[in-house]
Amino acid sequence: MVQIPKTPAPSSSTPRSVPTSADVARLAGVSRATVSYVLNNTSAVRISEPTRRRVHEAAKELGYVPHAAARSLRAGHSRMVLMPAPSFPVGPLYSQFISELQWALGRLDYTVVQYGSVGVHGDEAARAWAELRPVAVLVPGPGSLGPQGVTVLKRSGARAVVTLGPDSVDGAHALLMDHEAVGHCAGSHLFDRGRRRIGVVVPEEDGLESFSLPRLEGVRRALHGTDATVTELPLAYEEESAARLAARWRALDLDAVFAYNDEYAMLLMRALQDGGVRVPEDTAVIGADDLMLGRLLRPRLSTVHIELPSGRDLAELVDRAVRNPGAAPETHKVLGATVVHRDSS
Amino acid sequence: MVQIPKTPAPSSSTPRSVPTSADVARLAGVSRATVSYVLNNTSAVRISEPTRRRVHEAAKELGYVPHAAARSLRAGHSRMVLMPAPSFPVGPLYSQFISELQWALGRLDYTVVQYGSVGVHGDEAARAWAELRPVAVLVPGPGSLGPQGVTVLKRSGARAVVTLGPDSVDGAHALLMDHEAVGHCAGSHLFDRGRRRIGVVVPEEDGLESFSLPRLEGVRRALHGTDATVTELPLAYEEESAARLAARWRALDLDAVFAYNDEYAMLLMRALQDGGVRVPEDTAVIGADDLMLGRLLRPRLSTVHIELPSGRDLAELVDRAVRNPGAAPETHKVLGATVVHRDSS
DNA sequence: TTGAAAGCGTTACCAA
DNA sequence: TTGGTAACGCTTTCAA
Repeated sequence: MVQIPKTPAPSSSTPRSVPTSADVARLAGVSRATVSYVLNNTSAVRISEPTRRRVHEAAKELGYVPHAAARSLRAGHSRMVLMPAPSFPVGPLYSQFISELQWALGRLDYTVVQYGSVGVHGDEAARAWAELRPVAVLVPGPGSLGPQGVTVLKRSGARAVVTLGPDSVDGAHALLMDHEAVGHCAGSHLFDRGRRRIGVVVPEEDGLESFSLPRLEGVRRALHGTDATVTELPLAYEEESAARLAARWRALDLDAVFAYNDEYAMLLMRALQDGGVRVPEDTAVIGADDLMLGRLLRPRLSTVHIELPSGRDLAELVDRAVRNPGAAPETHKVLGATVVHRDSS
Repeated sequence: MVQIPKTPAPSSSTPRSVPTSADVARLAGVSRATVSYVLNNTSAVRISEPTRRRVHEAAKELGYVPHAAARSLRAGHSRMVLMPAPSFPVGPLYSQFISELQWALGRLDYTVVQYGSVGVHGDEAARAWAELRPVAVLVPGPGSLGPQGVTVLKRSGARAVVTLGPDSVDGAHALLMDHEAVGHCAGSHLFDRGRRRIGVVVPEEDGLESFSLPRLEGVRRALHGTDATVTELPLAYEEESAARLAARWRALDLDAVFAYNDEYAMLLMRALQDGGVRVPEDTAVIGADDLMLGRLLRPRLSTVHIELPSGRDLAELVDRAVRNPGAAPETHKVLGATVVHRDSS
């Protein structure tokens, strides 16, 4: 562990207080109102050019920065879009999605803020978010929000609450990321390739159930009414766990496995190969997420390509909802899943 | 692309305004002051039990949530720690670090907020952050902040500004993540293993220069004064790019390569093997980041394990700095780099 | 063209 | 034990 040494530290220097618009006004020799007019380019009022310059100069000299809280308090609203920061490690897909979304909302003049609510849950979290009076709340992932929470947020002025995950919540717009579709895709693919005894990896790591269980369910649904069987395979993201699973592979008597995602798939495929199981001859393997790295294995890893909604579309949904808060909550299925067939299946 | 259809949407229902402490007071039949006392458990004042209950009930009935902006305006300070959200895709290391940091700061009663400043740069960004009057600002990555920015932030009341990246900035605390050390580590290792013609992969992707260049420099430094040569190898994170590089491998006449990180290393190693280059016999390969997936390749990928500071330590640094804003900025090197020797080098 | 003043939601001081 | 009131920094209406 990298330690940061603790220093007792000497003592302070400039506790000079932060400049307000009143300070700027004083320095420029005008009233606070004038300062506000100048700095906000208020078009309803015309201020003489010399005055403008004096104000600007004063502001720069003092290093004046307006106080967002005071402003939004006065205005009665803000343009803050709040997202709880995800508490689980996110992949490149999601990272990029967030980035894109922030950019798109920024273009619509919203400010995106990810709120770190680690260790705070349910309605308590919703309350904490509501204290910031965001104009919209965007909740990724499952479970962190109930109908209660939606009510709290709306009561406190949130004009749009959007969930982005496996379930939809009463009163909130929902972008349904239906992970069953991923499993369904994988299941159908394996079935079509003639596989009948199908294993489904379920990660043992916490926080992933809300993705893994629907994916498993999707496989079940795809195979329902056929002669194929589905076997649940708990697996931790460690080599030993994979080795243990591989060791009892013959006994399991499976001819295919959907491994939750590409990372677990790579882990398991390696363990299988090390254990003498031929892929895809003895067992077909398919992952999900379409990571670049999956293409590097031999055989190349088949996968389910997942498409998230574009940040732009989501930003537009948010904007629409904010402008028309009374509208009935929309629910959209927004998870595109398509098989990318390579060599492992 | 997953499209979200656009709905014209019906019209509003309950534009009921958000309840304030005055509403609670009215409903409970007490003054606003009393409400404040009760809800904040003010110990200096004793409120009768029946009154407390009435207040609590009124608050619950109205769904009252205090207004953070008003509170911090009144208080003159907040406990918000602001971090600009990273604009580049982050790996699991960094994700986990953020998570840990949020948790640790949460325990110290700070609120962590990641501010999405996509497309806003330099001092403009600093101004935007300053508007929120955070008590501390934590800037990851390089370049997004200059000494000007630090001044703006401090003037606007930030009691601690901490950078977390390759360079340190005047006036701010710095957690120096010295990526040269990573390169140095890798370079020394390869040299010790008898390699003398060493390639260093430099990703072509934008936004990575501030990591890749120091890593390259570190290799140079490790090899300085020896008979070893260093060759810079631009590489995009795509199979074709890797294939192209592999195609001219013999011509390059290298006996080792440090591939920036494990992902690029895996990409390149595969391309080399496909091109008939034996690893490690003809060319040794080493990556960095110690990803699990590197262990799955054959040969197992050697890597530089990188250790970030613990979130707890950083949280403590922030807390210390906030409590003692006058203290001289601390600068710590906080990047632990150690070689994990496996089979590819 | 500029200034005075009210008010946004809280909290803390001082009276009652 | 409780209530009135001022103040935080800003914007905006109204008046000069």
